[in-house]
Amino acid sequence: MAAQPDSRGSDHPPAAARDLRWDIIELLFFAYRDFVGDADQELEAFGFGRAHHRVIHFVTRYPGLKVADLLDVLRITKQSLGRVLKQLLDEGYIVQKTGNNDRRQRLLYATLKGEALVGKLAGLQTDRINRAITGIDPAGVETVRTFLRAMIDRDDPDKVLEAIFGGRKTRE
Amino acid sequence: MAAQPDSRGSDHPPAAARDLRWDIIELLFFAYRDFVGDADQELEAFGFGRAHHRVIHFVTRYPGLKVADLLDVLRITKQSLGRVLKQLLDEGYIVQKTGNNDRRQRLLYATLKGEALVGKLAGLQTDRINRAITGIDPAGVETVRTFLRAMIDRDDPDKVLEAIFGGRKTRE
DNA sequence: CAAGATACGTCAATATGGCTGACATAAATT
DNA sequence: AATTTATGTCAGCCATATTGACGTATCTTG
Repeated sequence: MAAQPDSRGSDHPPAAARDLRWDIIELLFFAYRDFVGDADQELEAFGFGRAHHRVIHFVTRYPGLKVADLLDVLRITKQSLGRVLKQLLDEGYIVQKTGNNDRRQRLLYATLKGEALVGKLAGLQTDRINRAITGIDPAGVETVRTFLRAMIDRDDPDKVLEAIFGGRKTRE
Repeated sequence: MAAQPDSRGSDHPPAAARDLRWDIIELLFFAYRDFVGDADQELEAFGFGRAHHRVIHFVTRYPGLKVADLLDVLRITKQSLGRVLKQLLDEGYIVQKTGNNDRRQRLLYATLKGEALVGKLAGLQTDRINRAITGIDPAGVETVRTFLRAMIDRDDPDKVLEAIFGGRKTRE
């Protein structure tokens, strides 16, 4: 009675019969679903959503990020960012400073209040990660990092990705 | 000039100073961003969004899934599912069959058309996964699976998760 | 059998977080 | 001086999620 994968497989072969990585596809779905879910309850208490989390997270982690950089990282439009960013500014989680070299730029910095929120949320996610790597040796954890890094598009890296990958561009 | 992680770390220590797994947190964000992005362009050609993808994917993979099961897996309300499911039914990607034991149930099955779409999308994601595990030996790939499985909540597994984890419940 | 619970569908209203397009301002560049 | 760039903002639209209420068919139970 319980639904099983591929129970009709023989009479309805999939269009392209090459080996598909169903297991990893679904593990990624569930792992990410629960991973981001950790923060949701906490965010709700602050009246924020996942969009706020993404913004305040990257601003905290990469102080002095420009608005344009943030747009690259989050892959959203400035209009979408605008509403969320304005709330975080108004409520004192983020401050703007005019760029020294280029006074058009608004460099973004998290306040202590912002850092505290990000730290709390990162703590929840870190707990999950630590639970997950229990029993995996350091080499195995490095394999997981290698896998995740290799899952990321490198053809047009933004500023944050350059930092993560060591500041070297893929093509050049 | 480039923003660097923790450049203000010394004068503003985070609230909880325990080791946070910033690297894995961000790798998961970028990896999932690009992973789900693979399907977006293809979906647009069909006039569908990510919500449609999730539904047709799990219906294809677990034929005979009940509506209630799908709600558990996707963690959305029946009202949200309703519109998306109706479109997939109307356009012939999914069919419903009345349950044999319980005639209130509407068991969901993908049509050939639905399977073809899911196969195409899974192919794109499989390509990315195959690229990512190039150079990782079979033991390493199994480590990646182990990690992803351990990232998933097991306290209240739905039907699909039970299938993925071998049909055994955590508590009982 | 009657009553209640369950599975599903649907209507209505609302919120979040994306989008496009247009336009404004200040500051840098040419 | 003219143009480009970085940012902000107004207005409206779309996709996807929510809660609450209600209807109907069907199964379960007293």
